[in-house]
Amino acid sequence: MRHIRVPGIMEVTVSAAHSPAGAETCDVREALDLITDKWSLYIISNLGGGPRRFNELKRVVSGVTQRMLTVSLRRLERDGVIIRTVHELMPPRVSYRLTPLGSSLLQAAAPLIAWSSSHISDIADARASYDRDSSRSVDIA
Amino acid sequence: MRHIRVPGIMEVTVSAAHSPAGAETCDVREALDLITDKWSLYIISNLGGGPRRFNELKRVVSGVTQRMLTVSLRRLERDGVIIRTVHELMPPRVSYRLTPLGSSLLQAAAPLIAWSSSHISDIADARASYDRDSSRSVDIA
DNA sequence: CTGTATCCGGTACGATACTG
DNA sequence: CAGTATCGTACCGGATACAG
Repeated sequence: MRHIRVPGIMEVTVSAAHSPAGAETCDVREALDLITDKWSLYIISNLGGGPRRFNELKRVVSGVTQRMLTVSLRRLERDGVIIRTVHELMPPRVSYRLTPLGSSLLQAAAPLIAWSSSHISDIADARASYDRDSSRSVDIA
Repeated sequence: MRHIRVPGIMEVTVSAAHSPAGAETCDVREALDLITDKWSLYIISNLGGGPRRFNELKRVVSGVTQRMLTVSLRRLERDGVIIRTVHELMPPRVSYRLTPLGSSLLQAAAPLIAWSSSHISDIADARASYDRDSSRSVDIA
């Protein structure tokens, strides 16, 4: 494994040790940006069940527009996460599937996805609580 | 655990079973949006090592502006992920720490963070390769 | 030290129309 | 079916100045 540049970011995986060094340039963002857009995580998770065609994805990734699906798929392809395969048929048929890199990404993202789905109500409650008290009730030490 | 609305999104955690149902409204996004902004994940990961003060975070989260740090912290506080504590001192001292919910989020995100840092070069290679061949060499079945 | 207020630009995203 | 092209906009995030 490569050396990590961002202090604190690896504390998670190793332990809770305090990182003494100052922050330098941040390489990790390059990879993290991969999934900090609106659709990538949903597309990837849907490809986890096997190859999908364009319109299959369009149907199952609720709310995505044709344009954004195309843009997202192109980007994921460029990043080596998915493979685009054109079947020479009429009507045209294009399928997308995860690369090994993509599969490993999906596995890594799975806990976060699971967390999200199981803590939706916690977050909603926290927001409601925050907005209700919105004004005072700050935590004073 | 609650029932999941987005087909495919849970295929990951359970198995690779194909989901038959169509897509409905997407609740998971609500929670996932928590970390699809530019700074939250970095802030949270830095708070994994214990409470931090405002300027500590500002130093260690490289590149963040004062404004965005404030905005991000407020949002995370509203979502119940962190707690803001004001110490009545002069000069003022404010510290931030993870809530139990925040800790669980960090744990869930840890694999993804680790994946990102260990696959930076893979992604860079894929991009270089994609850009080099940019024009044909499509995958024909 | 820990913020808030204001301005402002880039771009992510959506809507719509058109194409091989 | 699987896209492209074009246009419009909301908003994220940076820069800067100011404040308790």
